[in-house]
Amino acid sequence: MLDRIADKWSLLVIALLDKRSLHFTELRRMIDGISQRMLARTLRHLERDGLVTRTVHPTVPPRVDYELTALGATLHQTIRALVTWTETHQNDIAAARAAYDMRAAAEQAQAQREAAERDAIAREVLAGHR
Amino acid sequence: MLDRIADKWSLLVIALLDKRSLHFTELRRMIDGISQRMLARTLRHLERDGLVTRTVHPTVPPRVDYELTALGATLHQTIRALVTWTETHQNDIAAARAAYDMRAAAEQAQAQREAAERDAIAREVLAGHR
DNA sequence: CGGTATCCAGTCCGATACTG
DNA sequence: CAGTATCGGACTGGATACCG
Repeated sequence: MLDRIADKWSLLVIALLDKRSLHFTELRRMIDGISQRMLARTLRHLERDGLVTRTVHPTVPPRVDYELTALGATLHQTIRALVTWTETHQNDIAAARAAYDMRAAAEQAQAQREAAERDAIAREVLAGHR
Repeated sequence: MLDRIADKWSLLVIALLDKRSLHFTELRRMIDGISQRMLARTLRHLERDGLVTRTVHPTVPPRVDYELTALGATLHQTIRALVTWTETHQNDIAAARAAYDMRAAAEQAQAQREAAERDAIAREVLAGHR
C-alpha cells in the first residue's frame, strides 16, 4: 500500500498531473529518465488504484489523456509537501552524506593502520621465538 | 534522492522515531515484517543522510540509540501526513482496485468471445469454398 | 502516438549463519 | 543486543522490437 504511492515515479506523475491533464508523451518528456515501460506501468498502477483516469480519444493519431481523480487530488497536497521538502533540503542531505563518507573513509583507514600494527607486532614475536 | 526517503521502511522508521529515540530491537519489534537486514540498511541510509543519529553505548549487553536529528524532525510533519492519508484512504483504494480488476476481467472475457466468433465465421467461409 | 511483448542485467531482499 | 557476511531467488527496470 505505502510502497505503491511512496514510489519515485508515482510521486512525480501525481505532482505533474495536478496542474492539468497530460498525454503519455508529455509525461514522458517531463519526467527525466523514465523509460516508456516504467511510465506505462506506473500509469496502469495509478489507474488501478483509482488515482488517475485514462481516457482514450479514438483519433488519428491516437491521444490518451491522463488526469487526477478526486482521490488522486487529495493526495497531491501531501505529495507536494514531500517534493518541496526534498527540494529545500537536498543541500543539507548532500552535506550530511559527504560528512558521513569522510568519517567512514577515516575509520577504514584507521582500522587498516591498526591491522598493520598488529601484523608488525606478530612478526616481531615470531622472530623472537626463532 | 526522493527514492531514499520515499521508501516504505524509511517512512515507518521516521514516523516511529518522532515520539522518542529507540533501540534497534525496539524498532524491529514495532515494524511488522521488517527483516534485520533491511532495518540495519534503512538505519544506515538514514544516518548517512543526516536524518538519524546513531549513538553506541559500550555497555554489556550493548545498546544503540537511534534518534531523529533536527533535519529528520522537519520531515516528520510531511511523513505523518502521508501515512495518515494511506490509512484514511486504504478502503477507497481497495474498492478502486476491485472495480478495476472486474473491468479488466470483463474485457478479457469479451475479447475471447469476439475471437471465438471470428473463428466461427472463418470456418464457415472455408466450408463455403469447398 | 501510445502502447505491449520479450529479453536480460542489475538490484533488492529474506533466510541463514556468524561475530563482538 | 546489535549487528555483518553471504547466498539464492524474486523483482526491477532498461533496451529493443513490434502493433494498432
